[in-house]
Amino acid sequence: MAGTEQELLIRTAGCGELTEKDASEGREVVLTGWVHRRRDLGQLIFIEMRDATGRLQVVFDPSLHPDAHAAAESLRAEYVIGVAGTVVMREAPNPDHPTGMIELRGQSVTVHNRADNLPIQVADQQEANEEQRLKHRYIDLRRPRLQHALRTRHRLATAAREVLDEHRFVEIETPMLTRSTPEGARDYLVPSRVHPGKFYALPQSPQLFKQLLMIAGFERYYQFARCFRDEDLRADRQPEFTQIDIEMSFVTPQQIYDLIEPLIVRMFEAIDVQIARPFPRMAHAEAVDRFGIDRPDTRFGMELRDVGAAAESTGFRVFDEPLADPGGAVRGIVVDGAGGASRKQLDTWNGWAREAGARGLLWIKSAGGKIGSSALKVLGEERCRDILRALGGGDGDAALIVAADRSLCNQVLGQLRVRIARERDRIPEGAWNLLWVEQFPLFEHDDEAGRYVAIHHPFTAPNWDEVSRLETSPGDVRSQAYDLVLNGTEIGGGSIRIHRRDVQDRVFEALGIGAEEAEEKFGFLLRALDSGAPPHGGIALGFDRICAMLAGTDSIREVIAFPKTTSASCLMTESPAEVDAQQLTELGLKTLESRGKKGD
RNA sequence: GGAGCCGUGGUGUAGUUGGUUAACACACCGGACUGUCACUCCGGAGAUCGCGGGUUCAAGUCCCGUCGGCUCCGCCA
Repeated sequence: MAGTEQELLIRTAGCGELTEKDASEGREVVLTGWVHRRRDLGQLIFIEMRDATGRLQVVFDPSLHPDAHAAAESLRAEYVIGVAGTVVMREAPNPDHPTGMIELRGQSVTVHNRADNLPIQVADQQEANEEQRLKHRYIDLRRPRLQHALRTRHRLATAAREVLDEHRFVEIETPMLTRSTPEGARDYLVPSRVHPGKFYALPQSPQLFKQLLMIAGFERYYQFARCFRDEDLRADRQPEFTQIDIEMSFVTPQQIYDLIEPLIVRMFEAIDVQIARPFPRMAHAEAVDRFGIDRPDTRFGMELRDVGAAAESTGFRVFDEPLADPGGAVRGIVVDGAGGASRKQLDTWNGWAREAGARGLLWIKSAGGKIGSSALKVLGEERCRDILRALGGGDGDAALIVAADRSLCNQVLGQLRVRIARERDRIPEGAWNLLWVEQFPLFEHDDEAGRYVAIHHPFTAPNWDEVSRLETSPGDVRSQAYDLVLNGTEIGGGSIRIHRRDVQDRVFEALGIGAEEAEEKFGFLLRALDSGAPPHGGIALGFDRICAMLAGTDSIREVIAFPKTTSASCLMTESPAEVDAQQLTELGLKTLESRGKKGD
């Protein structure tokens, strides 16, 4: 039996791999791993040992192996050890544990390394706060939950690669050091030493490169692409994130769906969930009208409706003003079963509506035939009853109404709908609603900038039969873009791209990007379009978000090994950090004194 | 850029209307224990309450500022 430190380094089995068969054979093994827990009974010492394959109980019995038992007395949580021994059936089995029927009878043990009293307790179900977890990420990652999350991520990546490979896609890497592009998010910049005063930008996505790969004739490309955006962060946004970036030549949106749907289905299979195909589709306009948002959560009802005739000629200014405005509306949702909602409850909802941008929320409730409303005096009982009915509600229900610009109504009610559904537990467990949203407008008007901006990006193709309207009514042109939505979260988006120079020129023109600027910023793309560019299109899937959802967590930080905080810092490496003056000089850079230092 | 919540031994929390020895659990140290499995039992050490300022006879507790974490709005083609 092995006994030296060197011998106890060479493992012959994994903790989670051993079975009752090994026990019945009395197999002798060497295990390496961490002390997960210890239970010292004085004579008998039990150690739960953990490695990447799982956990196994090791027992040290002084009457059998006194030296090993003596050595085991010094073991503490998270010590790294090697143990040699015999796999045996337990005297007192524990069916709650995967390896609970067997144990290792420790014959010799060595400590490969000790561990301090750690800031995060691996074996404890009690969670450290996120600041501690991020600072000591290498310990946090030992915890079963994060081990599981990252292993799930790997399985999903593998599933996607398999499907793409089966469809003859080629994985091609594109540059991380590229040039800054106008439009879109803020870039992360990298100064050039060789070209003082000039900067690379880290890619917000490999958009242009993948189009160029189509022009280069690869026809089917994919990449697990790291993307960088210097914008404010959220639970589902990190400054660097991963997209499954896909592009195909000679395709219609239908062909993209026909590829992506099986890919998504296969990813779900990796977590043992069956998903039905084809995924439903919805026009952007319908999504906004029914759900108030372009990424509707279709797992529950409470859809938005216009109050319609019931709101007309009431003499109520709150209604009359929006209705007199061509862009205004009076819209509402019905919370069924909320007819008896308390004043406090309604105030809470009103507060949410205000947070979402509304000036106020009007409510009508009906319980036992008795009407209550924040506008009862102005509207009267009959009118209130009409409005409730117009929104699809009846006795026992409550209607929540917003009168404002149509887009603000949608925004407020769309947010309210989701928040109330969560509050009232209206979202079914275990439902996975996938949905294609299509027929987006090509542009939307940016009132601040006083011009049109691309809703998707400037390379998105308009519907080919609407190209003629690019100059006359750009706001009405629809694009060949599509988003993939899962339970109200956008998990992917793409489009058919513009492959003809003349169309691209006209889109740039509509966006207020002049020929000169287009040439300077995108000259390489324009020339490429003139070199025999095939019709092409693709999609980018938000891999972190997909992983988070399928791993059952709300935050993508849980599926990223080393994530950053909401202020884009890494608490472990303490980046970003200041650099030597010499480095700056070499790069031709100088920092502004006035910006002040943080962290003092 | 804005709003909200949070910051107390190594870790997670408690700490009523400001009142004198800052409590509990886990981890840690010592002791007891031969079948535990979140082992149990006994004992011990360990925090001046993120930082700075203010109010007060008195501040973990109230006020202001600041730093950090989280959530949301704006932003993110």
